[in-house]
Amino acid sequence: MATAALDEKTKTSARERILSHAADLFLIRGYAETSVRDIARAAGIQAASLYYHFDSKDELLAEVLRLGVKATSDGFDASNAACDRECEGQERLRAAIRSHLSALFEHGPFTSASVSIFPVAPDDVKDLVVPTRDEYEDRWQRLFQDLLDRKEIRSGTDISLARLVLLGALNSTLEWFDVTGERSVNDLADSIADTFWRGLQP
Amino acid sequence: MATAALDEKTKTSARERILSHAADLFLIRGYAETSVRDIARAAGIQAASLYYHFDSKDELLAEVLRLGVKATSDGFDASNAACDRECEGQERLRAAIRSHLSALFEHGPFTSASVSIFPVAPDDVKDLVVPTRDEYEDRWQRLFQDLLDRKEIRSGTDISLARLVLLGALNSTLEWFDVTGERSVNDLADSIADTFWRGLQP
DNA sequence: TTGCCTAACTAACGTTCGTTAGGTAAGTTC
DNA sequence: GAACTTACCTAACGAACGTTAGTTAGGCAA
Repeated sequence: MATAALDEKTKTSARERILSHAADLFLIRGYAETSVRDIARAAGIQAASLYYHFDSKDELLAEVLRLGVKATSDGFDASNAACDRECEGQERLRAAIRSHLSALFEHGPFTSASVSIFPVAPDDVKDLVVPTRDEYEDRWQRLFQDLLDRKEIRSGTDISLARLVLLGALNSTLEWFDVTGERSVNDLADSIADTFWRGLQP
Repeated sequence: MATAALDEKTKTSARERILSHAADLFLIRGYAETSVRDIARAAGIQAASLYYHFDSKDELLAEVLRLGVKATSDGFDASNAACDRECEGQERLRAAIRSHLSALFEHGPFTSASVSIFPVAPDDVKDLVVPTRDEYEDRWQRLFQDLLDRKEIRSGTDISLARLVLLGALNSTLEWFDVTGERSVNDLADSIADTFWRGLQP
């Protein structure tokens, strides 16, 4: 057995290795395009051994997605706690955007996989993840509702639409933002927040 | 053979039937999850016969994606011709947004498949589609540049960022907008245009 | 010491996959 | 009417797939 694999095997539990390599591969290559043998090889075990930890490939995917959404959700809470009610509207929005993008680009493959793989996941898997996902969307919805109640965003705003449009825009950054480039994630977040806050009108 | 299949076979050429059913299935179930046998069955031919019209499954996907982007692009041109330089900035932006959403929801499965499948397509296929895709993005870029030159959007706007964020938001509507619901596509387009134009600030 | 649990292994199952080979019937061209 | 092309067909190939069965080595408890 290769030394690298041996080293890795001793670092973390097999279950964790399976999960993180699965998230990695699902993200890079897609779910159907990744075989359980690929995942097992990356984790340094045999394909069959994977079934000791997970009942099926679908269940493994569901767990990857749940962990990703959960991590994103926790990041939102932490950021919201740091910049809470004493902040003004623009600040709170920016903080939330920062936390979402930070989750996507700075918290490993789980969060990004949960965004990019969820839309193409089998329906059974989606059903397993939807409750966790709804919890996260509720946080955004409550943020917008609170801003609206305090008249810190324009009255009459369709906040459900605004939330969906904003999250769609944020998630799409996965397709084009280069995290190794010059622009930092925080800078990106601020620019997007500014775009949404002030709009395009002169 | 079933009558329905016979009827369908006489309507259009086999190549067209293969393409449109492939787009449909790729969109609903994903690329890897759709087999060439599924496509062939939907088109009313044998799986092997598909290879008379296309060299490989990948090439079929590439053609589906190209057709989708091309249709979206043509829609943009038509809309831009109808509401050209004599319109003011907000109008032109709204028209472009309308044409993009109309392509996604009202022009068959090609356009929507080209948006939702492209990100998870094999790299070889992406390479085949990128030129067509770049052409379309250029149209948006030129629109923004023109608006900026005419000072019809705020000076200092990062128009590349604005374009990416806006297109990301528009494409994400595929994941949540219900085209059979109460709200019309045009109404959705106007609301999104308004959100981007005026921003969230009070 | 015996017996159980954990976490892995090897081997294989049946199915499905994309693709190819080779044939055939119906038109089209010379 | 012979040669060629078009548009399909049936049959099958080898590879890869998710999954299961059965086994084994090590650790811990009684």
